[in-house]
Amino acid sequence: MDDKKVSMAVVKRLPRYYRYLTDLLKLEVNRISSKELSEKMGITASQIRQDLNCFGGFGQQGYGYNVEILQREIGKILGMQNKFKAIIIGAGNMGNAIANYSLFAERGYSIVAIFDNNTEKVGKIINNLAVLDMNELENYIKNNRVDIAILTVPFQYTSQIAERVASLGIKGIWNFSPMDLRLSHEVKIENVHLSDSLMVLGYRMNKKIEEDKASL
Amino acid sequence: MDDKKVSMAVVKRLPRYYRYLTDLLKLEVNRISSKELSEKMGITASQIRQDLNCFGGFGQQGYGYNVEILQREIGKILGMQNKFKAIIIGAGNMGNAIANYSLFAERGYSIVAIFDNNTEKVGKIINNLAVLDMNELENYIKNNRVDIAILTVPFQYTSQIAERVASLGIKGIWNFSPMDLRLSHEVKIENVHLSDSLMVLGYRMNKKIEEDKASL
DNA sequence: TAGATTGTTAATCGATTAACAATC
DNA sequence: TAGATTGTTAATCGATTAACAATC
Repeated sequence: MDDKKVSMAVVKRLPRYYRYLTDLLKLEVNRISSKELSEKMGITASQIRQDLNCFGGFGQQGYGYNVEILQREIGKILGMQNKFKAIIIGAGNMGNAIANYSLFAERGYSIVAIFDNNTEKVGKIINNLAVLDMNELENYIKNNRVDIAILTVPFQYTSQIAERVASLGIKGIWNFSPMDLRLSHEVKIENVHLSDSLMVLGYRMNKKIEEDKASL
Repeated sequence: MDDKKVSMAVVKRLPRYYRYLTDLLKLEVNRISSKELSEKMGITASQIRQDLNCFGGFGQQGYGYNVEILQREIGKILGMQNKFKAIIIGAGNMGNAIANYSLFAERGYSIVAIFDNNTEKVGKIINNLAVLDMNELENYIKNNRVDIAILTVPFQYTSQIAERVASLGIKGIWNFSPMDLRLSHEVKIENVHLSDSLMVLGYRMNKKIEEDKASL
């Protein structure tokens, strides 16, 4: 596994490769060339070969790539073998949706506990897990492996809870609050900005409206 | 509103600008320079000025930018004045979460109806909206303004439903299925790939683990 | 006016694409 | 072997940063 600096542009494409390769595997395709894959994905073959060669030569001249091997290797690069354990903090609608999303399990992530500070929610069962009280958080993390905290709490609590889980030694935070969470700690953070994505859609729709108007 | 081609890199930053400016407004800051904003956002002042000047000169030499005006202008560029109307298709956990997410309303989007094909869910009230049966879809769209379809349905139904709403004249699709939805139609599509985001987090966590191991 | 900060051009940096020798 | 396709270097393209004249 090479360690020359890999750009974020490349890293962000890896899950997409993983997805397409998984689909191909399901279709029992066991061999693919960068050209064929490029046509399916709508990117250039050159980019695919460039991207993959950041991590090593997974292909074979004259043959292409073995789908199963390539999928497994990309999985490794993405760290799937770690089988990361995640807790959800915030048992609201978004917490519920995440807890019930089976794809994460397919990708090797497991949700091991759900927390909420609302006593009415504590004890409720969500996807086979009883919601735990927030004041059991420290105790739980001390006694169980937890790698990731998924934050689906209201905006105003987010920073404070992020600090709290970071101080408990969590390695990653997946944040659903509409803020750019940043911590001094060595914790990796991914901010999911749902409304940003919706607004980009709005931009593109609006642009089309303006263009249609202009072309009258 | 200029129409020289604006790159996607710039467009994707616009909601983020909007977010920071809204926060500043709430703090009653009414003036900001590109330098101050750059420090808050962790990007260069140069980039901010470059980005904004794709759309026009919103600032004033020697002064900076008026927060309120700039926020409003970016809102316009993002098409917020359209007050887009959206329907949710799929009243499962994710549909529920989206329906209850108040931020979208703050950003000018409104959810006007929710559909599901499960008769047990039909009639259920979600955030003041009764879930409608899927076979009322055509009729509803004929009689009401609908700009966006938010798809929170299982993977296997996604393409088919996308085609269906596209043929009904919808202008945009916000897709939560883990697939790259593409249509021949003139419909704008944004695919939200939650698990891709989680896997990028996994990549970064794994990289840190490898590095820590290596530095022993 | 002097100071500050934009708008914009030019320079740099990085990412994508093209090309082709290596090789299966 | 001949054909195909990779891995990789070089060329191109685009995005970011730096610099500064314009101007509030």
